[in-house]
Amino acid sequence: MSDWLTIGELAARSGVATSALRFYESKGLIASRRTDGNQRRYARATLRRVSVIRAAQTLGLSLREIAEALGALPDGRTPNKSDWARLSKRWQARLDRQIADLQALRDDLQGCIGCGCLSLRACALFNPGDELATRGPGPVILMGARASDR
Amino acid sequence: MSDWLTIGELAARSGVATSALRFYESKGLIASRRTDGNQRRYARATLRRVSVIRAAQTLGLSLREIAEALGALPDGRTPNKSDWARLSKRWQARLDRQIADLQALRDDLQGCIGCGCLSLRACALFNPGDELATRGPGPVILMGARASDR
DNA sequence: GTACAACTTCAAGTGGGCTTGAAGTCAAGG
DNA sequence: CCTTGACTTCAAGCCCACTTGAAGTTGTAC
Repeated sequence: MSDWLTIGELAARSGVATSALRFYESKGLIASRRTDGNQRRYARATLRRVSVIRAAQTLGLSLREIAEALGALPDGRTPNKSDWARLSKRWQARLDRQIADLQALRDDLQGCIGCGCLSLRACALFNPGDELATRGPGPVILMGARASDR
Repeated sequence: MSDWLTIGELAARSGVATSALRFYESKGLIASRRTDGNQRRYARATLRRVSVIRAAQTLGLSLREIAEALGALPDGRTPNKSDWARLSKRWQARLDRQIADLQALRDDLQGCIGCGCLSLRACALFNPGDELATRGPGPVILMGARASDR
């Protein structure tokens, strides 16, 4: 077990399919060396990078956005503390907003049940024009993307 | 302004494109009457239904899941309090779980910065095998769908 | 009664995030 | 050597949630 992982090893250890890893690489999210026989070899740090990608996806970021954010990380050297700190800070703000949005949604929902507002006319949750739950069409990016537009 | 809305009116008042409304109808999420000239007319209650659909989407539910949940609502009569209550209850649990997941993620992230764990080896956020952020591949359904699998 | 916007259906296109398959090459054990 | 499994590229396919476009019809305001 050297410092370099095959794509299969990386897949096994990250829980991400090899096809997805190649896909990520094609999108510039991760990078690899090649052996003489043209096979990919990944640095150990890539394992971390992949985990970051998956974590970011759960935040609702698209691969494009993640690639952009990861662009701030050095390709060559192992990212240092401030590299990660910048990234974390950025995503944490997003997280905070998402949590707040969801809590607002939950409270609205609770209010609806609590007050028994059958008509729901006054309910923020079910009234269009209100900030939440009624942004334009498009694929579901859950909170983040849409909610952040405001 | 009668009790029946044209698709354009419903679109305007729900903030959802007419094409999306027809799409929803094709998927059985909403229903309509037809005029003699074969044009759709929606009951006022449909406006609420559409809002519910959008709200549910922000929870990370797929249209398929939403259709299923809405199936519990009566097609004919206006949904009553207990109809809504059942729905709300179901989704609220999901919301609570999502919020908890996001908070855990946020706390992990904070911990990483706070402790300066450069290697991130002990960090839940960046370690595969941990519950969050590392569920199998597939389109990003954000929290809900994946996180709820556990 | 005519213009014109709003509607109808149906097929095809879009974008994101991959997966699958074909056809072939590489690496390691027996 | 030879087998076997892991790898390579490239193109195509898939699912979701819609959008777009073509060709035609309806409804309303003048």
